[in-house]
Amino acid sequence: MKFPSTRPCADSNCRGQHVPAERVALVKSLCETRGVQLTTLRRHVLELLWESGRPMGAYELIEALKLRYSRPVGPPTVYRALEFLMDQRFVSKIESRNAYVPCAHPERVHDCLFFICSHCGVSAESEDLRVERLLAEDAADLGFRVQRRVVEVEGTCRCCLTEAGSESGGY
Amino acid sequence: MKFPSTRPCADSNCRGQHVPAERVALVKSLCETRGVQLTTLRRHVLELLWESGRPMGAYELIEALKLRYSRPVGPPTVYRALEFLMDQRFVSKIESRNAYVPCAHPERVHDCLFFICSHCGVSAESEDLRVERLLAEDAADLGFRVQRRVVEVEGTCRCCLTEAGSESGGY
DNA sequence: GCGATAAACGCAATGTTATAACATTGTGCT
DNA sequence: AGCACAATGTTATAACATTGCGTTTATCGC
Repeated sequence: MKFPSTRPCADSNCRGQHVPAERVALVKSLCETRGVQLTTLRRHVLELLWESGRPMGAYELIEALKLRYSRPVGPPTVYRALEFLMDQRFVSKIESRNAYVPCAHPERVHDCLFFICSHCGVSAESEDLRVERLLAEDAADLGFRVQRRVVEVEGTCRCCLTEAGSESGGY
Repeated sequence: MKFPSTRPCADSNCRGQHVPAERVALVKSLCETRGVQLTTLRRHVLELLWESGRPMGAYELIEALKLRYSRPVGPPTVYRALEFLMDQRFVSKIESRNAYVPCAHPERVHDCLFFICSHCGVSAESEDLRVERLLAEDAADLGFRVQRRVVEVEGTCRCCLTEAGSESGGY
């Protein structure tokens, strides 16, 4: 398996490429500002998520950590690291896949919108304030107080549509 | 536990109350039209979902079936019934809860939008074509072909906000 | 530096959700 | 009967997640 060094960003305000190391550095500085610890374990988990380029399951992370961390870690350890990263909004969970992805823009607080390719497994993070606004409106009509939004669109990404049954097929 | 005989409908086009038996009858006729079988097991699963009034997990259904079905059923059996009901759009899965709910309007094909109360566990099904349209637009920008949408809003419902720390607290 | 305190981690066990693989039953058709 | 097919039953296990408890490591006030 190949780990691409940059990730496309589908955010409507940022169509650039993110370098994992750079994003991790940003998270590090955010942790300092917030007075929380980005421990070695937590950093490794975040790096793995950035480098893999697609949603990873908790047990997949455990396997990957074996190869790169001082010693094997158990499920609770990884889940605690993920909990921390999610609390800090550095990582999101893709509910429809039981998998985790790094947040492209940890510096901004917003609700993520995911496009997940059922063919290659890659997820693209986006943001659409209009969707957030409509959901807030619908919630208000119901007298409902919103705490968290899960918006996940499953389908086929551009790459897989283009390849459409040709050679390699990606991962 | 009490099984209410009607369920509120949060659908923006239908604020009425649904009677479970009536909804099940509708599903039955749809099955006949479609040439698929609503077997006893499948019907029981659907009825339980309608009667409980909130999302139920697969294993919760297994327990409930013990009390009402001829004999105990195993996980694969229930999952197969759920698969059938989801394929036919009679039931939806709430991904953020690993739970299942009956679709309020099986006669119409649309994407569901769920408001789930983290306090009482009740989920309200809604529908917002504007949200669907925006997501379709965002997908088009990415060259992404949509297959399925998961939109789940977690928070506190009107009832629980009103009760706000008073007596019974519901289920 | 040193002790108190809390945060983070390791570990074993267990709980929860979902599926694979294979056997059986029932029904309609020839 | 013999066959095809859909649905269900059975056993086992995979995949995902948490609890409880004891140990280690950071951080802070002195």
